[in-house]
Amino acid sequence: MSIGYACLVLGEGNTAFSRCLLKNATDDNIRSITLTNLLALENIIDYNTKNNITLFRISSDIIPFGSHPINKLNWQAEFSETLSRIGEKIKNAGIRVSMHPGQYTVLNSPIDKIADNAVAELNYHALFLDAILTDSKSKIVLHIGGVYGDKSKSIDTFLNNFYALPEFVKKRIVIENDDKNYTAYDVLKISEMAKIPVIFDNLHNMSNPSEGSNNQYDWIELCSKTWGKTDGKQKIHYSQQKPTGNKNAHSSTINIREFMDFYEELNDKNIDIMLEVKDKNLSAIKCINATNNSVSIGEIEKEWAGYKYLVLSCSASFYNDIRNMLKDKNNVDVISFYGIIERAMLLPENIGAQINAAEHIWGYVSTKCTPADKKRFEKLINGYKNNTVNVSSLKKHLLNCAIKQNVKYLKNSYYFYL
DNA sequence: TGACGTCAAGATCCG
DNA sequence: CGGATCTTGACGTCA
Repeated sequence: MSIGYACLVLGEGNTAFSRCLLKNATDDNIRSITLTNLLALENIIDYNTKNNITLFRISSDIIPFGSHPINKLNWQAEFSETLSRIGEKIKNAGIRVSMHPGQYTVLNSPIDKIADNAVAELNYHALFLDAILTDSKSKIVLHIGGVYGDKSKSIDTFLNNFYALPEFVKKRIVIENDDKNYTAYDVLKISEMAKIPVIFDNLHNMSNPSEGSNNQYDWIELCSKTWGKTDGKQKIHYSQQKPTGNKNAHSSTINIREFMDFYEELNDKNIDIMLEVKDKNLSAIKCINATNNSVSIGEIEKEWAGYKYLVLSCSASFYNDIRNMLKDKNNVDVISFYGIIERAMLLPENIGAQINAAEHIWGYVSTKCTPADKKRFEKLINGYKNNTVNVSSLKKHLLNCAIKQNVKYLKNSYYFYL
């Protein structure tokens, strides 16, 4: 089993993607952004390798306008060396990568131009996965598309357009139940006809449930049968609802207790779980550690190094609870460890705790900083005390100081990114 | 016509 | 000028 995350990394430098607008999409711009993005991807792969993360979704934005006629570059040839170097790293680390064109790639659109664009987009995704030397276990996740007032006709359109795809694209396609049109039942029916593996998405299944009495574990079991030998392990999408607002919005972090309840109910644990969550890699590491019965205290101490200032900035007493918990190195309850961190972050903003944490961090950078940085820190912290400055401004300045002085221990602290 | 979702780029405003 | 904050873009569907 692997647990992974989508597209971007929090708390690690040189992993951010660049983009350009259509009006700026010159060959030179596309070329330089492509290179930036490939090097960012390489850093992400290195990060995943270091953190034992073996499931990852590559952003569709990796090649700017990858399926758009404005991009005339032969990027596969131009960047072949970098692409195959990244591919080798992915293979050596045993990472399974995938891609997922968004809700605007609609293969079954009745408008020819839009369906053609979808074909071009799927081609581009397959070309990219080919260029990094992955096999057919690296999938392209696709929704069925629109309904257009006639679901069975729209399913036929989907099937016809799917059959017409080139083989190198078709072998990578997997289909997913969506949040309003096609239920798990619908998608399985399509899978039966076209032999396409099915990704089950738990949150979509909640907002757009199938008829009948099957629960989500039944659907996962049914979907498992659609994954053949050349497709690799069954993969599902797992996310939790954001407590407030839109019911389809993803939560800021994975609640570990709720995840473990789900995980323990799975009939077959030999399954790949793609998390869809705002804090990305952080939730992936959390779930990987929580499901690893033999996780080392070293891994948890590494996590604590990431979270400690964040927890301190929310509550000194929760901070002390975790410190005490970690003293007994043979008996650390990983679920409780993450549970306290989650509870700390749900507390209302505690000005005293924020000031305490900011001054604590300031202690690491204050002696080597410039007078201007010192002045700015004092201005910001006084402003925060007087309620005229947002805590995020204070954090941003502290991060700038840590980056300038290259204090790695601080730079990677989750305090700055959540 | 605007809401939906995403997230960096671009624009604008402030000191 | 640097920083903070708001708006735009690129995609297609549906009410």
